[in-house]
Order: sequence, then structure tokens, then C-alpha cells
Amino acid sequence: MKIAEASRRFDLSADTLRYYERVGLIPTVNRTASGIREYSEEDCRWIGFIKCMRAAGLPIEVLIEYVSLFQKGDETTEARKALLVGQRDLLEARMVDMQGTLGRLNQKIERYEQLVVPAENDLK
Amino acid sequence: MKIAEASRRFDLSADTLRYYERVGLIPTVNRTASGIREYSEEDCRWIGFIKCMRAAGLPIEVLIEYVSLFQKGDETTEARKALLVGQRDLLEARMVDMQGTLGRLNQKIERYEQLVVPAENDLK
DNA sequence: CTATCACCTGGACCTGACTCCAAGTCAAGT
DNA sequence: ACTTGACTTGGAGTCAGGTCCAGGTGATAG
Repeated sequence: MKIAEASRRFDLSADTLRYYERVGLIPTVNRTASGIREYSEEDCRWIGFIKCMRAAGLPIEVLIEYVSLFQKGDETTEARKALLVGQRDLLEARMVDMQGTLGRLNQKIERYEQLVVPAENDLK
Repeated sequence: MKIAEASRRFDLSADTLRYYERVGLIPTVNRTASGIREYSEEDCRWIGFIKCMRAAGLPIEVLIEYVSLFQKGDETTEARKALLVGQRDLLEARMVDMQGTLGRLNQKIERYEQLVVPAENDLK
């Protein structure tokens, strides 16, 4: 699959896919004889994984570190696991925070409803 | 309360507090005769609110819009409510996404555990 | 055989959200 | 009177994370 199709499939611009590869967010993609990127299914799994992690807010730097560990082979499994555990814990913490914000937002919205509904009743 | 104390209280740098005021993320803070900011309790409530919303990822632009509507008075309550509802829905959507990512992360971590535990047993 | 089209590279540019700095003012302590 | 320290402003700089562009190459259609 060439870059245009990968771009459609993951809804990421071709520029972004090239950028991800350039900075090491996904492993190097193989090329055809004339230098065109040919995305394999494994490449696609990486893209999917990275897109998902980025959407949840994991920093690029950390993901680059993960890919780099991955490419160093089996001696790095412990380090990779530790990295994932760390990021999971951060993610959970952020979700707790967001839950709090959500509650606060809902309270504020309720207070607006108590203001707006009586105003609407006045019109009747 | 002067800027240094507000800074300590909210764990935001003085520069950030001035920046927030400058761009309209919090309403204008009153000054002493010699031009020093004097944060009132209401100012503090704004700062707390904004800090909470920013931590959950609401964009500055949207929050500026909210403050601006607030300052236009009672005719804008509907618009303010709509803004909050919109942001709440976005927040909920992001949390659903993050929940998915969390699951994926946990699966990956589990697979690392199945690799690492047998390796540890070998050492016995 | 040439025009088109998708692709390539390197590097400049952009946005969001701060962060830092120089130069100046003011109040309080010695 | 002078030094110190917290404050002020305007403007430049920084960082993450892309995004855009000019100039070039290679395959394919007419």
C-alpha cells in the first residue's frame, strides 16, 4: 500500500505519515525500487497503535523511545513494559482528573438550566 | 492577594497568570494605586475554574469565548450554556477514546507479563 | 514522446500555549 | 539616601507537533 492509501485508511495526512517515520515514531517503511514507500500490514499495525496512543495524549517522545526499544530486540522487553506501565498510570491519573472536570462542568450546566427554564416559563 | 501568592496557591507561574489575564482567559484583575494586581476571591474562583478546564484539555480559545460571553451579561446565558454543553460532549467523547486506549495498553502490558514471568521462572 | 500524476526530499513555516528577558517603578528596611 | 526585592510592561523566544512548499523523479496514459 502506498502513502495515499495509508493516509486514507488512517485519516492522517501523507505529510504526517512521513513525519512520523522521520522522527522514529514508526519503524522505517520499505521502499519500491524507485523509492516509493510500500506500507506492509505490520507498518499499518504500528500506525494504528501510534495513532491510538497519540489520540490519548501520550507524548511523541515517549512513543519514539518505545519504538527504539522495540528495535533493539528482546533484551528490552522489561524496559518496554515499564514504559507502558508508566504511561498507563499517567493516563489513568489524567482520566480521574477529567472525570472531576466533567462533574464540575455538569454542575455548571445544571445551574444554567435552572436559570434558563424559569425564563422560558415567563414567556408562556 | 498579590501575584506571588496566587501563583503559589494555584501552582501557576506569575507569567502564566499575567498571560491568562492578557489574553482574556480570566477577567481583568483590579490593581492597587501603584499598579500592582490584587487578586480577589472571585478572581481566584476564575483561576481555579480555568486551571481545571485547561487541565482537562479545553482549548484556551473556547475559554476566552466563555469569559467574554460572561462579561456581556445576562443576555448570553443561553450561549454560555451551549458552549459548556458542547465542551462537555467533546470531553466525554475524548474520555471514551481514552478508555479504549487504556484497554489496549493494558492488553499489551499483559502480553509483556506473559513473556517476562516465564523468563523469571527459568532462573529458579 | 510528452504530459500528468503520485510520489520523493529538505527545509521553512505555523499554531497553541506558554516562558523568559530587559528595562523600569515602587515601597520598605537600614 | 540608597539598596533590595517584588512588582510592572512589551516583546522576543521556546517547545511540541505537525503542515506546507519548491523543486525533482519515475511510471503510465494518450
